[in-house]
Amino acid sequence: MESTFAIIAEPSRRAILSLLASSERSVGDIEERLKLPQPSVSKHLRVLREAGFVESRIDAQRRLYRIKPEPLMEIDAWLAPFRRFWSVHIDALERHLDQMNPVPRNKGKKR
Amino acid sequence: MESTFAIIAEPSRRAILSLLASSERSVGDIEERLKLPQPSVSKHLRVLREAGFVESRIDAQRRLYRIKPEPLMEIDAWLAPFRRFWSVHIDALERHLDQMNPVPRNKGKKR
DNA sequence: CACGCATATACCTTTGACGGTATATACGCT
DNA sequence: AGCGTATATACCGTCAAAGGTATATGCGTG
Repeated sequence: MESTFAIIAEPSRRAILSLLASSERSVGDIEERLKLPQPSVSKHLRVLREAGFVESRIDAQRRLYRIKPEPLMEIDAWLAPFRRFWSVHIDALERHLDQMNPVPRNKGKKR
Repeated sequence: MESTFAIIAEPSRRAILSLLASSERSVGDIEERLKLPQPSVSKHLRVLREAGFVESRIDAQRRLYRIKPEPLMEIDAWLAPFRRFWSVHIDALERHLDQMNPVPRNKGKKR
């Protein structure tokens, strides 16, 4: 499980993260809300913990999990260069500039 | 290849997107810059195109690929609920509030 | 129309993530 | 100590994504 991005490719893991976005939760709590088998929840939480997305604190038999934001911030940062596409304004400008200054045709002189 | 998130789990695909962030590029261009085998580039581009991350335009024998922002916007939107963790300020406040109003201990009455 | 370049696709193999089931560990309470 | 609850881990089978190689398609040019 290499990258940060691979971690959130899993739908159940995203669901868990979204749940934890609102508040700290126990494993059983997550299990119940997401209707997932308990071992599945534990395994996903392990992956999330090892990747730094969550941390747990012990409360008697229960473990309460909460968000650790760093990896999500990393994803947010990766998105930065693309944000200029968000606005239709800038998007339109972009297309226009591309037409003004097209990629030079490679006439097969290389390779 | 279900979700948007699974698409960008692949490092080469992220690299391709990052390349395209700066400008439209041909397959050969991408191949050269990323030192990837050509079929690999074509395959990744296919996945990206089918998922709506890029679109291509024909220029003689070449295909020029460019970013289509929608799926990336979707990811950006998914991140929204987590942004409140970004600032240390709000983060510290959050931890404080959690301590003030802890998750009620489930005393085993259910399940 | 034949050749070369640019790109796409087909096919095969490998690998590792995921789900399921069973079991282990840890803790609290009586 | 013994039982029930809460969570973690081990083990196993499956399946699909990714890489590699070979080949097909499309286009422009001499």
